[in-house]
Amino acid sequence: MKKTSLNDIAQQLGVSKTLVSLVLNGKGNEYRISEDIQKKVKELARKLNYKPNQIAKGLRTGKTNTIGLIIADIANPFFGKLGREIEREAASHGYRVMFCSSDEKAENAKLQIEMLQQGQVDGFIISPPNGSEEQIKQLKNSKTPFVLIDRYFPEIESNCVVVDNLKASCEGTEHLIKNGRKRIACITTNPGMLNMDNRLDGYKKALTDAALEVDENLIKILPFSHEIKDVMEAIKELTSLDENKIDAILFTTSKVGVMGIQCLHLLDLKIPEDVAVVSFDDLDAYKISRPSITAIAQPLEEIGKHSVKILLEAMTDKSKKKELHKIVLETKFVIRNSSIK
Amino acid sequence: MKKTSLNDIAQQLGVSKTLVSLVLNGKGNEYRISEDIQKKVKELARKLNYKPNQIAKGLRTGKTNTIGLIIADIANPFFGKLGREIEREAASHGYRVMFCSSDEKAENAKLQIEMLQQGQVDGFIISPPNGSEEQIKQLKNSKTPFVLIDRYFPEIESNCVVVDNLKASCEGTEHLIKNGRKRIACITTNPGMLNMDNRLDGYKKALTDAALEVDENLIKILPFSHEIKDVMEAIKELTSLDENKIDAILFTTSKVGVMGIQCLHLLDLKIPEDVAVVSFDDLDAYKISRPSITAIAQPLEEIGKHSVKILLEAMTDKSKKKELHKIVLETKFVIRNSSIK
DNA sequence: TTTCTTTGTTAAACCGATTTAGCAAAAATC
DNA sequence: GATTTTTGCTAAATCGGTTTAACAAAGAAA
Repeated sequence: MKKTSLNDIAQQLGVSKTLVSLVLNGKGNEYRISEDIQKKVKELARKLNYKPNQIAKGLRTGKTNTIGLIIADIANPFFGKLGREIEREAASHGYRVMFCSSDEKAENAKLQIEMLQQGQVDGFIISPPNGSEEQIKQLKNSKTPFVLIDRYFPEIESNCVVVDNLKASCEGTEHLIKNGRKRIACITTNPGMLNMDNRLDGYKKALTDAALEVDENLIKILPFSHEIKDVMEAIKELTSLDENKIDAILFTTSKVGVMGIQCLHLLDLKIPEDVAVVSFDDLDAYKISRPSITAIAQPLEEIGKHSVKILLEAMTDKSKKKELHKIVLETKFVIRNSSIK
Repeated sequence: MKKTSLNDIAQQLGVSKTLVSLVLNGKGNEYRISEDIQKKVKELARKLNYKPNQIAKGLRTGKTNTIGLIIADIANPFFGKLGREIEREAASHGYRVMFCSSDEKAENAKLQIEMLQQGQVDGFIISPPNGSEEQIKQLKNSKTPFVLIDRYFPEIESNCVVVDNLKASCEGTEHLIKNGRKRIACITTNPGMLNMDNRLDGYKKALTDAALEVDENLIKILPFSHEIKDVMEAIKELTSLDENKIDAILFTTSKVGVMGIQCLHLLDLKIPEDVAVVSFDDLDAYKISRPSITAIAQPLEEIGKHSVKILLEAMTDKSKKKELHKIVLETKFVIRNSSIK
């Protein structure tokens, strides 16, 4: 039982496939096709359950109605939820989403982008890994519409949707200070990535603003790809400082945060008594954890909606003067038990 | 800067595009194209950064090298991790994955399958929602290769990869019994869905095997789509039973589990002192939760690998006698603090 | 009656690849 | 020298749609 094509309908009715195509694309009246024939075409199409082949359509029109989404890892709940929002918003505009996990490796992202660029997608939403500047430039040169999310490269003018990482981080750190913490550590990752650097800067700014010393010994920067043992090592170093033990940790990603909290439990350090905790990204895990974890929640729905809308605009706007959008959204600070006395 | 096509290369070298296509597809020797010309073609292709248009290729060959994945919700960590495994395995065989979240609604799945079936994917991996039997039958009739995961329909012969839900659930319940629990409740969802029904049966079997009464009052079945308030209501009912208060709960999905644990915390019920907890699916959340949560872990990597491999076989095997595979995998029971004294 | 419009429809090009069938020239065989 | 085989390459069909240009028939205007 092979699928019905335009030609099948045309032949059965003894008309041209042009006519069938016009009618089924709603251009029947515009092209003055008689009502009678229009009705016949539509009826037969329904009867044969005709669905246009999207590949053929895509080849001719150059449109696929598909968005390529390049993120670090769809298994990471942060990206999973973000991906869902993007999928939802895209679907509401008739677009599908091709998900690709880059594992934060520029090489992977390069291959994925190149692959999808061969006529498979109309545009991209990308969370660009460290070192993928060249790839993004190439994308820009090739006039492929795209939107960067979560981070961007200041030296490359492009659409992007991010959050105010510096402010968010600063707010989280201030909260710890206000709650009497004096030796606040920061465990972060992905150095050189703008969003992470901003989060570290926000931490430092809060300390400086409160006239507290920024002690480089309290800052642990993990490699791009880190395992729980890396986090454990960092925490052990932080807690084995002879004088002035740490009394709080700011985790700049939920991945580090989850691992860090596991480590604190393993080391039998009480949260928040021994160490207060604040983490970026709000997970279900943080809500059910005992104590519940204070989190810096990113507005995932907004990020998803904005990025899709901007991309759609870039994809459909024929006028050459494509305006670039740089959207900076606010995070929401959710105070729970891990950070208060 | 538009993309280079086969024709561009052919014209610049003054040869036919047939020749270029043959050379670039490694059939140069087979078709006795001279070494000299082969070299020139390959060089120019590299120089012009030629990448074949996958849409055109797909139209001609009828192959897209894309798999359609229909799951409940990519934001659900269980499906996120599973999706990642499928993406990984597919990529290792040169396939891409189109993710679709059905929200467990048959209508959504129907639209998504119909949409992708129009030449966009070569096959499907599907976690079929309740009520999507007709759609799966249609898929089967249309000879589209597919593999069902997580659940399947016994009345429809098809490839599938699932876990031994009955055994897993039985094991979890037995563990609670062994640890002295006598009034064990079960909160489940999606009635009529085979995997869920099996989990409930496993729970009942363990009770019966231990000569404990199966009290229907202790079984709460939530509607397909449930919110935390539904879970709260169920738990309130369970804990307000006058005589013989419950002393344990088995959650049959992590979504229900996470919500349930939140509720127990809100109600100030101590885990495991007041209520012991065992949940299906192993989340990061369960590892960092205090107490850590005993979980029935599904072998996500195995499920991903098997489903992709079976699908690949179904997609490439030209011999009509497609053997159907029904794979039943074992779960892993991870004992943590939520279920022991 | 002749010419111009309008109406209703279609042939053919096109998108960019793959694949089949075949052709001219050179080499081998008789 | 004539015939067959091999070598090296290409024209054209094809996938299933969309889109452009055009054409015959009928009606309106001159």
